[in-house]
Amino acid sequence: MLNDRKKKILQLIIEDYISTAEPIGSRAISRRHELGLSPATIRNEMSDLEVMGYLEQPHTSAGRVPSALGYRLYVDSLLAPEKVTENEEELIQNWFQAKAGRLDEVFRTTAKILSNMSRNISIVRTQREAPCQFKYVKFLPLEAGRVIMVLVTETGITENCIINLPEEVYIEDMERMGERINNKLSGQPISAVKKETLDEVCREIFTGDFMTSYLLDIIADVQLQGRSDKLFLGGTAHLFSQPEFKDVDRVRELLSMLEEEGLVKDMIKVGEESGVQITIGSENKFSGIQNCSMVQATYRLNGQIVGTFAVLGPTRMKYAKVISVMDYLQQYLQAVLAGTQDRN
Amino acid sequence: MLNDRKKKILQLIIEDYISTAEPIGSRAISRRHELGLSPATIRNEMSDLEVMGYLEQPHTSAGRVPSALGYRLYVDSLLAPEKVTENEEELIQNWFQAKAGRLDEVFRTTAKILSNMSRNISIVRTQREAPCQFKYVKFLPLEAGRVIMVLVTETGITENCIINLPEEVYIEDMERMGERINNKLSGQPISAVKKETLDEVCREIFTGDFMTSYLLDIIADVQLQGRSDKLFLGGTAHLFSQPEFKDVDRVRELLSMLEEEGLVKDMIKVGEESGVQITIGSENKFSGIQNCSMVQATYRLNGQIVGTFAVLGPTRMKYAKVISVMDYLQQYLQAVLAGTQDRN
DNA sequence: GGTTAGCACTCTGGCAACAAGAGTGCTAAC
DNA sequence: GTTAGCACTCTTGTTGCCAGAGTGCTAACC
Repeated sequence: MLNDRKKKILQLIIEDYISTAEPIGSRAISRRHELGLSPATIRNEMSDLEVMGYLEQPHTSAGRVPSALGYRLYVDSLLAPEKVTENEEELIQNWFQAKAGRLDEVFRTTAKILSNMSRNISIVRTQREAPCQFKYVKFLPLEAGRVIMVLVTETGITENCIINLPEEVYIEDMERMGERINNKLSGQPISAVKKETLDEVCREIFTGDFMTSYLLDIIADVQLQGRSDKLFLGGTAHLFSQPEFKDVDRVRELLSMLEEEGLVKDMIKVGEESGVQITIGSENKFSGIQNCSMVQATYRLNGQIVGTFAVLGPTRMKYAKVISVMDYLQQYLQAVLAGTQDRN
Repeated sequence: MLNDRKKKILQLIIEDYISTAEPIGSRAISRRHELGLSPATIRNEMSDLEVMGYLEQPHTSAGRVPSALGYRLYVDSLLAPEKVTENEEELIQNWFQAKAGRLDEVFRTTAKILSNMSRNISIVRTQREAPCQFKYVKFLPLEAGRVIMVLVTETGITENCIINLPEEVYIEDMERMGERINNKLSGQPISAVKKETLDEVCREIFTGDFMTSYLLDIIADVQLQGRSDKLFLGGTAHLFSQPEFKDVDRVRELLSMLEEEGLVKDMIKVGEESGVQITIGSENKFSGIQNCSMVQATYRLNGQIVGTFAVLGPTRMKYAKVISVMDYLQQYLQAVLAGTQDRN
């Protein structure tokens, strides 16, 4: 469909445009690159490329800029793969070094690295949906009138809270009740635990049901812990270095969009496929970012989805660079997370 | 020092400037307000106020704008106190309604409310520095080869982790060791727990010291939990509606500053005094925000510092409004937090 | 037939000149 | 002490103009 020369010219235009942010003219191409072609020839080819939809002209007698279709072709088949340099690898490792341990910090750092290296906005969404089963509750002494209740699931998620005991209730009573609860619920999916069941068990031992609200709270916590869905943003300040955002209104629009967690989460959908996925300009479903591109990858550990991270920026984006960083991070996170997955 | 008429004029200028963002001229004042004074008279007074340092002139033949000193006088003695309307109260309560429970969510919501109502950037910093003492560790069964270690402090902070047991080590061994550790450490400040002590105890029972790294990790977690220090930001998008930030570079400068958690935390220092504190323009120590004002209040619960929240915006800020919202939030949070303080 | 030089045409961006508007400061009169 | 009048200053928006860059087309060239 496109002969090699057209492809080459398209590639050069896109790459030049990515680095200069100015419409590219035929003369600039012939001057900057040793193609052995005169501006006139290149002009003809560019004209063809425009008709085919790969290029666009902001106005007559300006150079041309890539269209979404042009970028698409570029990322799909023209782009020269890059690799992160050793320097950058070292940098990344240093960044993580201090942060290993706390999962939250790891993701926060990931967002930071991603935005710093891509000079764009980064979004990291962590997701886990671990169906979990009740294993047991246990009561630990704290002081007179107060005990700690610990709930453990089959998978080892642990959550606790402090319970203020009513008069005349002692830890021994609680232990007795714990046993009853455990008998009744052990092995059940935690989402199936009902208030009524708990009330019932509770009343068998105490007059009243003061326990159940504590238990329900803690169960909610467990579910929350199992179903983490957080968002980390980074690099919003990079927007301003991009000429496409010299218009304040566009920055505002984008930033207020990014403040809506729900919206952002919708944008960062879990990809079915593995590997890096790219959405360019109007390919985006969300109106606020139709002149942006998004590069995203979903990250899995042992087959389970852990999260998705993305770089969001103008369509004029250093795709090769971003992809290389994403790839590297994906590998690197594999190692980092494998080491910390037991903890939360 | 300032007669009543000067004060009145200064107040009107400041209030007009706050709402219009344009330098205020003598004619505008005499036209908009029924002072019974001609522009010329007002002009003379304004000239005086400028000499005294309360007003500034962007250039000859523009109107005048308040100086930092002018704002200072205004907030200290001219400002007419506002109260949040019932409508707003209801709004705030609705916002919190859904969020009660999780402390993090409460603060996140606080930031959101603060920025939405003040139409400025809000910063919420939570701080707690609870010195805590070791109480005991306890081991709970999970599955063959894995147990849960729970650490409890005197104040009831609880933290846990999963331990992968080496071959030939069983939960009974761990319980034995727990006892030894508890004997040795119970009542000690958690910060005084040393690696050497743990290694020693561990070696008395096991060959090797596989336990200590787990324990140290968990102790670090406890300390982290006791010394929470988080930051919630909101409303950065509001910047763009402010004419003083129509210059992209200033927005960039401010936003990249806000991305530095450390810096922001330095800015949001815990106030000694209670009540709302205001820092205006050049009174700020940080160079990036010297044309901004910050209104902040430190929030305490039972005498203990819980956090500080702040509104950051251009010196031309609706101080009365911001102060009223802060005051109300402070009261309201008292109630919300008192209800959730047991949990984390 | 593909490639290239030449040329007329078009559009943007920057610059200078200009007028309108707003505000001040000063003086003199009330 | 207050006010009207007036000259002066500074900003802002508009207009017109020119240079620069790029295109499209035609005709010549290999």
